[in-house]
Amino acid sequence: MNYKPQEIEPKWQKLWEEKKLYRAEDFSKRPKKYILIEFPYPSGDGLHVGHVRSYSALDAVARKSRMEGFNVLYPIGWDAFGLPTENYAIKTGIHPQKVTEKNAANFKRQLKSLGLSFDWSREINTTEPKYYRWTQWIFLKLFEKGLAYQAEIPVNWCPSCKIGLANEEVVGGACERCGAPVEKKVLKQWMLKITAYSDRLIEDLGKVNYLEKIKAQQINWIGKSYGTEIDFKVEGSKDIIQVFTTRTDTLFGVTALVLAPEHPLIEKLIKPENKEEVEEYIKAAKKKSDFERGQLEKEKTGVFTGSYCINPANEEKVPIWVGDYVVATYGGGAVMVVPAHDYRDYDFAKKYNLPIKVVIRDDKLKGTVLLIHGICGHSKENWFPWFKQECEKIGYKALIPDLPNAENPEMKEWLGTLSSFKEEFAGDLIVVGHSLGVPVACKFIEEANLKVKKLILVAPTGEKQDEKNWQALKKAGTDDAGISCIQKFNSTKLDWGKIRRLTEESVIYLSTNDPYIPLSVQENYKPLKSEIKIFDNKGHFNESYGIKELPEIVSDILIEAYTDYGKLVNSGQFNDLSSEEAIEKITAWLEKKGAGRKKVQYKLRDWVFSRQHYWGEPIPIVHCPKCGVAPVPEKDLPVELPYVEKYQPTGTGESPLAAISEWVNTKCPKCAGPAKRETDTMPNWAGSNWYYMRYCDPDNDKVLADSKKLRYWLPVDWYNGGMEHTTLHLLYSRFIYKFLFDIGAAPTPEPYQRRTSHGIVLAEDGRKMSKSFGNVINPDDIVEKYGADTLRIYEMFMGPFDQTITWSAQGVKGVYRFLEKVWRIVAESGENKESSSEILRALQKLNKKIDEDLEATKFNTAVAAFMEFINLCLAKKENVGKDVIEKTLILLSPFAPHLAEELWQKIGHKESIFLEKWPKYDPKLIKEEVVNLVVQVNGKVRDKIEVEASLSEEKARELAISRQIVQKWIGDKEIKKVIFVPGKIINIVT
RNA sequence: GCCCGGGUGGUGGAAUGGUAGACACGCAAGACUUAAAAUCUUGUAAGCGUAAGCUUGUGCGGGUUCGACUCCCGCCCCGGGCACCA
Repeated sequence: MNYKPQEIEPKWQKLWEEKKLYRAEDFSKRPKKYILIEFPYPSGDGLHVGHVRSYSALDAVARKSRMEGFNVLYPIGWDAFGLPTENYAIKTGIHPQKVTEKNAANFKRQLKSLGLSFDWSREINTTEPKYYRWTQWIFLKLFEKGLAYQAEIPVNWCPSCKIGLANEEVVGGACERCGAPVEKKVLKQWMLKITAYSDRLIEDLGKVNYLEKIKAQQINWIGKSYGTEIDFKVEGSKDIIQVFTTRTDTLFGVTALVLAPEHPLIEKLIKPENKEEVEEYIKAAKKKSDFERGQLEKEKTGVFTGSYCINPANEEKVPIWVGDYVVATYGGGAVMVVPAHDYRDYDFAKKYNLPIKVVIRDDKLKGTVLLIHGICGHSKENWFPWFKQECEKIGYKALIPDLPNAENPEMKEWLGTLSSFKEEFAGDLIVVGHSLGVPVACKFIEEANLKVKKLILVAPTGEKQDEKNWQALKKAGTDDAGISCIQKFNSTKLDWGKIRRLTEESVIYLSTNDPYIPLSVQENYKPLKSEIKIFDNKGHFNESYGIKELPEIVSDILIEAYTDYGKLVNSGQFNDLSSEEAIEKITAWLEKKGAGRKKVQYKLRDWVFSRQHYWGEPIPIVHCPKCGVAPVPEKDLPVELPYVEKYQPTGTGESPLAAISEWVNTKCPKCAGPAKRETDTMPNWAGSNWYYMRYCDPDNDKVLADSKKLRYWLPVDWYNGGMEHTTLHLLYSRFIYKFLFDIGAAPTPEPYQRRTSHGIVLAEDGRKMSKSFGNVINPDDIVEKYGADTLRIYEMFMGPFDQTITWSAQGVKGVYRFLEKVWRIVAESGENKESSSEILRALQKLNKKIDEDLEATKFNTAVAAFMEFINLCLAKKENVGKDVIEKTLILLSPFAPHLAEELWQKIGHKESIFLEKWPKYDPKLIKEEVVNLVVQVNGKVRDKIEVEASLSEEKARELAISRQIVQKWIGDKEIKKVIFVPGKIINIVT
């Protein structure tokens, strides 16, 4: 009989279910293991092969754990509230409850056809009142503790879904669901104070075992930063503007303040003469969505309010501006502008001509600029003096060496003169070379082995050439200078790779068509027609400007914002301190003056918890004209969703529930007077925040879950899910769990002991699987064609678990072939065969490999090891005894449960294979007796000798040297050293 | 820009200091077949060579080491997350 998965799989699925093999037992004496996968959203599209990837891998772990003696909880349920179902219902007129039931039934059928060992007796559904009653209960508790509150806030509004969105649901300025651009709308919203848990959400990551990547993402999202809050007094007023900065060391460099358009003090600050302009600006800014504002990253805009404030450090008058590049919801919505040391401030200052004041100097950079002139020294007369001035303005020292007669230049002579400057540049410097100065500068840097930050090369190009100059260049030996050629003036074939390597940061190459640069630089030197090319340190041509003003570009390059730490200058008594020291000292000084204090800021914001939709948990709140906001008493939970015909969003910012007067109108729980129900519902995160707790006690109608049961099962030992949920779902559910811990409803500080994530499964064409591309793989089809076992193993085998991977129809076939081989081996095995020691050893090795790989989520290599073993068995059929077959089937059972069970019974067993004990490998039996000793000569493999594993170094050495091939490679050289790794390698060094 | 990953045959990938390319796909040749499919056997990094064998080879450039895909320094490229967060 051949392997026919279609026949055997349903048979076993039915039997397993009848025998209740996968029931988790509360309070069992066996050690517990809670294995959790993210419960699916039962969409109309059915199960995705991505679900299967996660479920089959963890199913293998669950099955193995049970056989190892663990009391395993591996549950499943439905995260069924949410937009797609509601949208589908709106389109088709079918009630969302019906849609949910139908979809969940389909998912259930599909999951069951895969033979996953879920404990179906604990199935939950977030849309059932008996479940969401407790979701609402959690909300009441949050409200009671002041962690749920209402606020008038501008929310992200999707004009298409007609719904408010959380920041997390806005992707690239568009609605995560429908892709429509998101707008701003001010609505009264329920908020959850997740920010109260910021620190604990970071700190407690130390208590859990998550992938480092996931921890990093969580920390990143919370975005904790330490800094100083500084008070700027508004001139002629008692008002104070508080700004937050992490760069307190740059305080003396402040040249303006910029407030977000939403800043509360703006009204007061606007001077009559600026009124019109400012108000218009603010109006325009408020219209823009966050995304649109973000889009303007390149150009920062703002307006001056007319008011000034006082820098508490130096009592300087500082203008107050309004700019929409300042984020309103972070650090009080006000920033101090330090153009010299922040690139955004720099852009802003450049645009509005604010002064740029350098207060931090790179202590590594000596700040010297070397100006090397060209053939006739025109640049030396024309623009070097101006350039020198510009450099000195910003604190750089500029040197103009007096090079020998330019009429008849000799490279050697020039270099000789330059070498006397060498000593001046202990640190980094900037070199500017003009025409002949280009190759000279390069050669100088190379020969003197200098550290150069930037190299600015000015070379002539163009049609009208000067033959005399060209000859001079040639005579000077430009090729020697490391520049492949300047064959003609209009050719700029320089070896940029080589030149770039001379510098640390960048090469700036200005080419002009006028070699003499004739204009007087003091009167704003302007090349008539020129081009500037900037080569960054990647060796790439970075940008090309049609140039209007050379000097500005040059000065730009030199004083671009220096954002690193360094040494303080122009900062009064704090001069010469390092940035680190200065931050401490200036903060302390401000604190003493009462003008500043240490402050911690977070990027994390409170969580918008209202949705204006029908298909979600109603928020259990009543609004009473007398008593105000009144929570629904616990005994009245759940507040059930009314079953209605119309659930279209109203589009007014109100939920469809608002239209159902018999539901909305109720009595106030406090005064019994007429009152109205809250009509907003909760976001789809609400139900998935705590579902894993409910699995511990799914039918409890007294409490969320029995505390003894929770104490028995929690925390979750291993939680796997999609990478896309590692910030939002994970962070939110940790927050809710911590809150429940605080009120005594949860037993441990963290819910998930271990968290892993699986990569997405892409379609064979490398795109996301999508109906519209027509590239979706339906698990049903694979099960029908190859069986569930093939699908399960293929998804484990396809690649590293955490990596995105593309589907391969051919790959599925390969796994099927493997299972057929297993079938064949068992079918052809005989009772009386004796297993060879080679096979037994291989089996032990396989045992070890599977144990280790399943624990390390290396499912792909576990399967590969299995294939290897089966190939060996096939090659040595006569050495495979019954003992090996039995153990092999047990080892295979977590991967291919149906096949393993079928064959197990075929070889004469009556009980399920899953009641067997998981075998333990014996490390002693793994050791090879005979090994291939690799013989290297000078680290290169030259020979292999089959030897006993225990061979001594001395004997190995003798043996190795005696070999002919080895002799040949040693020749008559002396053996200097021999490295011996027992049982592995011997390396002879000559 | 910042924070994570990653770069290895025709393809997915394996190897975390010791024989690079396990395992699988694909391809080629052969066997079986009237034929095809399926299956089985053999081969399959590149270059030179009839062969034995030699040389080269894990993004690029250096370094450490008897020995480097693996460790260190610098750079390039790709993927993911965050992003005007001061």
